[in-house]
Amino acid sequence: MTDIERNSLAELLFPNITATREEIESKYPERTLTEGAKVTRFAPSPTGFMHVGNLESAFLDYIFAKQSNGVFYLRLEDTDQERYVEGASSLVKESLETFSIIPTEGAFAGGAYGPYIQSERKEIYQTYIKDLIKQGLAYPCFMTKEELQEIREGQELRKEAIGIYGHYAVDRDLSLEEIKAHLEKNDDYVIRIRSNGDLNKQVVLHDLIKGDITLPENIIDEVIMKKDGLPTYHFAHVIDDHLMHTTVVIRGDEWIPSYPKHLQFCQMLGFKMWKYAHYAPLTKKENGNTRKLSKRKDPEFSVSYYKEAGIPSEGVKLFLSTIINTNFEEWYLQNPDKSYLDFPFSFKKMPTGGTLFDTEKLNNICRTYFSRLKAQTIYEDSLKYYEEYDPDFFQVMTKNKDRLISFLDIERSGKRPRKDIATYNDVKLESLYMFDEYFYKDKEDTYKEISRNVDTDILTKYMAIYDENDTNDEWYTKIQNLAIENNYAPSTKEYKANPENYKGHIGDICEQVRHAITGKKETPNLYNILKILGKEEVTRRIQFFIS
RNA sequence: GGCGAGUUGGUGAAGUGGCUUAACACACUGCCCUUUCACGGCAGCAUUCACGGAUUCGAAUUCCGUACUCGUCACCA
Repeated sequence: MTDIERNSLAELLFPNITATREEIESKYPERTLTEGAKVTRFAPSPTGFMHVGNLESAFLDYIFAKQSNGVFYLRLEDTDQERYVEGASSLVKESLETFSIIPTEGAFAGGAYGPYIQSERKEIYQTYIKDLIKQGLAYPCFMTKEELQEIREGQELRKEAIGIYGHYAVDRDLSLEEIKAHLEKNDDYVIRIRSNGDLNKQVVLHDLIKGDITLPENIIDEVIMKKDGLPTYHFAHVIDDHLMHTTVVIRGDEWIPSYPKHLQFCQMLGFKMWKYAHYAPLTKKENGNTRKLSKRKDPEFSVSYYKEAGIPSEGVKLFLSTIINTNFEEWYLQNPDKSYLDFPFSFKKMPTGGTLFDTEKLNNICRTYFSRLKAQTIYEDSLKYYEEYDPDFFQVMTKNKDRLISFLDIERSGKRPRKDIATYNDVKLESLYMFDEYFYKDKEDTYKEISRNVDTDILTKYMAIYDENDTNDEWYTKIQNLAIENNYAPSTKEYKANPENYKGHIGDICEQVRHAITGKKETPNLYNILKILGKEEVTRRIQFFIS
């Protein structure tokens, strides 16, 4: 085709595209940023699902931009109309908000480099495609699904590389007349790149996480525009990250094999390329095998699941931080008061293999997280949670605010705080017995945890001597006396020395009281619980128990 | 099948030629502390880094081969 023919082909294909590349470029000027500032983007497809893998991706974009005083923006990659899901973009927004990973620019925040929704950028992509056609670097391809299928099967049979390249690219050299004929018949077509790659030549990806990776050049005449006029991911990615001036593309390592395509596109378009950081996916163990987390198969990894289960978003981020750089954990242990943003995250220290998503570890991190919070904070945060997920308990919390806070405050201050809470859900489970509404339900149910023999005599005596005004020491001395008078050892040590001399030891008495008062085997410090409940309530509960 | 990546304990992993008889953390086990449980403290938990070979005075760390696992080869991203 001659220059003139290519020009008329471009006009034929894109009569409505009047802008030039230069005009578009001028609307996306270089960003003015300080040296070393990173521009990152979170670019999900709104398919109606966000899982921890997506979250990790967004978190990485966020921290690296933030720590370098750069820009973190959000772009919605919705070029696949068939997978479009109603409300999916607001799910993305909400998910990021619940984890406080907020892009300062993009689909919801706006900004100077938009639009940030790919389906709204159709003309931009087509402007570049039109230009490529004029230069003879792209061409329309009218092959049908059946033809493609046939070629593919043949290639598989002959163990050749799969795809449209070389002599398989039959529409590469269609004449203008032939194309016109197709167009007149209204035949569907896509636009393919005219690949200039050589399978025997190699390109090197200088990956920020994995180091240098050598790959063969792209020889495939990749589709850059689908029959509906929208670009494919590969093309949209290159155009957008160029125009929006991304400096580091952080994405899952499943994209590594397509790097040569992206490089090729950049070269053909004359773009200066950004850097890449390909991270290993989060994996899960199943039947002894490890595999990548899947949206469809693993609902327990969905972001909404975490919210519903009451797992604190800060805990999840702390967990993600330890996955991203394992040395984070040690650092955080030494700097418990600092934010994860103070930690110098590095691409080089990221794991290169798949990382197992260990829920056990997440749990532990959350426990520690809660153990460092003030009672008041736990109260307020869980109030929000219960307002949404458990209105009954929300009512109880509101009604008994002071009591709950005093309870949560037990053994919280000091160097060795309790670690009995890992989720907002635990706040209810651990404090239920403090509230009459839940305590006096059904006696069987209240005391279902208790299996050992009950000494009603000692409980009756205890009920008589309990005084809510006693100090901790006075309280303890009273129990010791009670123990001695009733043939219990006043300390565990004495009991252990001569167990046959005693009915039990002081701990057994405490346990009896604990059971009667709370129905539980494990609680925070008993003295404090009794004090919060008060003499009257303590008496009533013991009577309830022994009656 | 082609291409690419990965392979250190129950788990996440540190480690880039001698400081490693393999850090740290989670889990597990035991002991101690303690008014029970928890918390906390101490100790134990891979003589060994997928396997085979090579280089070297010396290798988890370099090289070659094998195996296995994962990813990818769409008008999906």
